[in-house]
Amino acid sequence: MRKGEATRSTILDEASRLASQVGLGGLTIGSLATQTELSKSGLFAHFGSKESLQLEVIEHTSERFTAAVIRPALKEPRGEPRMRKLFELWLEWGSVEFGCPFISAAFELDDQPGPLRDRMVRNQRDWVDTISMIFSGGVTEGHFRADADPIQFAFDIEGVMLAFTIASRLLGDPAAAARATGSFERLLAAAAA
Amino acid sequence: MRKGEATRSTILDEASRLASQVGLGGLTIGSLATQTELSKSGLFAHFGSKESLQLEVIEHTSERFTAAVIRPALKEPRGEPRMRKLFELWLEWGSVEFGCPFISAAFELDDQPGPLRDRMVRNQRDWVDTISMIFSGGVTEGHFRADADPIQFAFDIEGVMLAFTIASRLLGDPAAAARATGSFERLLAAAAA
DNA sequence: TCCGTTTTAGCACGACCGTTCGTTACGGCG
DNA sequence: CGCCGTAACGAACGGTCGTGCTAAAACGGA
Repeated sequence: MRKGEATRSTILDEASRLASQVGLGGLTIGSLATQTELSKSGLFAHFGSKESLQLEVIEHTSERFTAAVIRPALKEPRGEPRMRKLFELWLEWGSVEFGCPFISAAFELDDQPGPLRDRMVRNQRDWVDTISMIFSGGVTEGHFRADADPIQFAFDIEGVMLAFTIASRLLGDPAAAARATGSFERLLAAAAA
Repeated sequence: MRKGEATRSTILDEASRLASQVGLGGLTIGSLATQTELSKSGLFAHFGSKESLQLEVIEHTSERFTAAVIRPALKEPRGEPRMRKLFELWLEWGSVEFGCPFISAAFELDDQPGPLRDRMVRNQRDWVDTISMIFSGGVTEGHFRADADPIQFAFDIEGVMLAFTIASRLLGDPAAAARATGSFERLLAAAAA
């Protein structure tokens, strides 16, 4: 029982890493089994189907994201400091070895109906909510203009992160992080009260 | 000879459409053959390998993009009008039935070395160049501030387009285009001389 | 109309896909 | 010690993948 949970988690970690490279659809039970040094059938038994494996990968990664980005940011004082921390951690999250698994998944699934897409939509909605609520907190604190649109702000910094990913991962631009931070600062300044 | 070129083009059109949905890696010769009403081997004979098929899909789509977005924009007067037109056409290009095949490909390939990735990098570099050169034209015309960074501008509107894609295709936000246009206008205003 | 050159189909291949099944090794509890 | 549920394995399944090979069909210029 305990043992099972552990291997399961190992599998999902590896799967998340693999999915960042080849996409959720590119995930293969065979290759995943090889990488985790399990037999195909042994690994398969943990999930019952490929789709639930993929679903659990999303779930698992989502929890890691919450733990690495959202939760620590919420420990910062409300308003601008919290928003800054959120962006900083997000940038770090997107800078690790294989990048953010959600980004590729989002673009991969946006035209493929099904439970996977549904889950990603929910994820993305939650994420936009998180950003805009943190922004609203900043309005309450008097850091940001009351007439600013929190959802538009979320839209804009989402764009910055996506552009960062392209610049950094595809183009290999060493200035990518600096560009992203610059854009973020300009957005903050434009929203400042 | 004539006939071959025609079917080839038909195949590539369909492949481009398919790749927008399932990604370049999700492309399958079998399904592509079914959709184009050709035999697997008949279709295969046109390309010789899956990888060159994928490469030609990128090439083909790139030409369509140039014809639909870049070339018409270049007919506008230099500077701000040209930049506006570029963004407007880009937004249209990304709004068609199955979205921009490049965006999913960019995120799909960013961690998979090989000729496909190389081709996408070149594409992306060219695109950033195009945007920043049009921006520079605007500086020359006196529309944009001389101290503005054209590459940073390209970075920013790239981000806007990517955020638009997520909002529109994944979240189904009907306000996505309006948000994108708003962000673009703000970027223009910030760069205005 | 005929001939040479594309262009397409048919068939087969080995590899790998996701999945199922029966069986074996392991670990905690009586 | 033996028991039993969990965990992992190996072999095999039907199916599809990308890719060759060969022959038929369709085309286009003479």
